[in-house]
Amino acid sequence: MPVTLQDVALKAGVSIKTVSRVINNQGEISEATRQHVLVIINELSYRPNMLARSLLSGKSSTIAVIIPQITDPFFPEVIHGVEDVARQHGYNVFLCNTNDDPRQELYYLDVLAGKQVDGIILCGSRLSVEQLTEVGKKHRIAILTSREPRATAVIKIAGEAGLYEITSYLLTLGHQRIAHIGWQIKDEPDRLSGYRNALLEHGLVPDDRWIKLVDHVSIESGYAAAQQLLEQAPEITAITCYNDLMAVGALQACKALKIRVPEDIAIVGFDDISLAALVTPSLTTMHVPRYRLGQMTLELLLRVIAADGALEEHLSVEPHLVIRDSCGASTGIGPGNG
Amino acid sequence: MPVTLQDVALKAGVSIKTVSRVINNQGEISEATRQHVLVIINELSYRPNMLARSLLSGKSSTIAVIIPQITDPFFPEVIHGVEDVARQHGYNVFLCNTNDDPRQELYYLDVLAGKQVDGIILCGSRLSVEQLTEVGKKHRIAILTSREPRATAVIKIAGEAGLYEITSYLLTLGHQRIAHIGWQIKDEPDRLSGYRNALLEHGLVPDDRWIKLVDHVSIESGYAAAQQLLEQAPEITAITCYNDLMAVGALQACKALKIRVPEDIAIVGFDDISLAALVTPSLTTMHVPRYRLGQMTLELLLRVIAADGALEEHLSVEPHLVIRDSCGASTGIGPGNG
DNA sequence: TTGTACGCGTTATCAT
DNA sequence: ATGATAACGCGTACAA
Repeated sequence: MPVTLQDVALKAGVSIKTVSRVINNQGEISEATRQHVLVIINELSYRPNMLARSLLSGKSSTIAVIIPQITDPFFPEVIHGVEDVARQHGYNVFLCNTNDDPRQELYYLDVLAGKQVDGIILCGSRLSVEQLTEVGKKHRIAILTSREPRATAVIKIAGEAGLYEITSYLLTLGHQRIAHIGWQIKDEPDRLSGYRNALLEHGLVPDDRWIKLVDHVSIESGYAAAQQLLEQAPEITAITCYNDLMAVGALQACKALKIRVPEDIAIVGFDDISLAALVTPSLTTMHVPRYRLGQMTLELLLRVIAADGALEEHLSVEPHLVIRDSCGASTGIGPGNG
Repeated sequence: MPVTLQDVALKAGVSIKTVSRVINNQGEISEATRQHVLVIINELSYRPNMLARSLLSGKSSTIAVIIPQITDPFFPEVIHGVEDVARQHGYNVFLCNTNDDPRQELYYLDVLAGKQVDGIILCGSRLSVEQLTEVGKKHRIAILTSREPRATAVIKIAGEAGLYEITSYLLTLGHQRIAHIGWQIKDEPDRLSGYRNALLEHGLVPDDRWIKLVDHVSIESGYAAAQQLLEQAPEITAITCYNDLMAVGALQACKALKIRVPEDIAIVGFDDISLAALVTPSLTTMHVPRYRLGQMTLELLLRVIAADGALEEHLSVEPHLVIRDSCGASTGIGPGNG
């Protein structure tokens, strides 16, 4: 069914190698035969079989992106950046969605090795730091994460600095009883630390009753956590969240409990997904350049590939504060002056 | 660098074929050598080279999904469905994002043929119906669309019926001067027709001044279109939109113009993306089962592959009405009784 | 039960 | 300037 070099050579009355030369326009060929072969190629609409080419060259011009959940709006934009740069460099990208399951991560890592991908981008991995470090040794890989695996190529989102900044911002507005809805995951005390440190530096002692950790990041889990928080600790005047999805959940919990935002309580998110600007009140949050992050991660992966996997590089990306309505600051409303 | 059958055979002191047999546990082998070979395989952590296997078999266990924009929240859920079913069947999926550019669609179609994918899913194509029909002949493909290409495997979202239903709903609520913000694309009068037909059946003549077509589907374009509409035809009491993104844009335009929704005007969307439930007021819209759609499309593609490309099948998926707050009906507010 | 030879479609080496 | 041949890693057909 598919047209091969053989077919073209036969029809053109030349050898396979001659056709091959035309395809890769290498070596000296008479212009006459070149043109002739080109005609036949078009007639038969021949396409080189990349599988055969890859088998020989050892390079598949294929990379893979492993993500936990494509429906989490954080990832499509990262993928967008990855894909754009990949196309520019002639790579195709396998999309691997793990549904938040670390076993599926390992499964895909295995499968992809067999598929001879040239490299792998691992985003938001649910593996432990030890596993990540191990994986980094076995595969050509670039990791986008908030953790700290060693001896690999990593781009880290500065979650600690981010939560430090946004918590400090709330303190500046006059808030004192600030809660945190975090993500219960091993080896990632990152954002929670930022929250804690900001409080400590202002002479406040973080109260464990004001911290709720959930094991799954979603609007629903944010809703549930906020609900419990608001019932068990009604004295709080602000909630910091692991990310925007949870913050939106918290926003809805407040709506359900008839608690006004920002008048009664301030809520902040993290990531600045487009949803953050669209909810009411719009969400004050830390902006993370996701498209750019995708580009950067692929560029890093290309360096890993070029270095034959022997590349150790740690980059950090700093988010920045985006002030909207959910803290009331932009309209002068807040516990200090409302 | 990578371990091959050869390497395993050598170290195990057997022939290549014996190792091959163990891998595919086919043929009769003595349990002793089987176990021995298995040990070596694990020691060397050998993985079969799928490229070589595919080259021989002519099947790559790889399919591709081509979409216009991964950041459009419609597509990630479709992909989610595709990916889940693909994994169950041992397929890997290439993600191809065309950035709304039909030329990139054709480019990818070309590249993927060379990559020897077993099949292609084409979502939201920007190609003309003629091109689509042509593409359907050349590739093993399943198309998810609102158009009507012929002689291929197609799943169609019933846009006409959808807009007919939602427009009828507005008419039931007492609206008479209903506008439409549509998508300017060749061969797709689909949703616009549904809107028109609903009006006609109720004895109303669609007014061209109440119809705005945009050439790019986004929140921004919906915003701009609604703005113009509200300035040029302030008499309208409701706006139907091509999809939720445009409806959200319209919602924001109203907010900016201090026009209350639903008190002053009703707005409806299409798709029921999760954003629809999160904006204020929440959006009345037509629900489209996107995850299921993804599953269905891959299942269809598997049939196309099984039929060696010679499959002509047309499926239609009907959306259903989801009533929320943007028409005021759920709270009894509307032009008829407000 | 196990091994040998060939072919998948391509590129590289070495002739001619 | 062009062509025969080997090799990439694997599975199939046939032999031993």
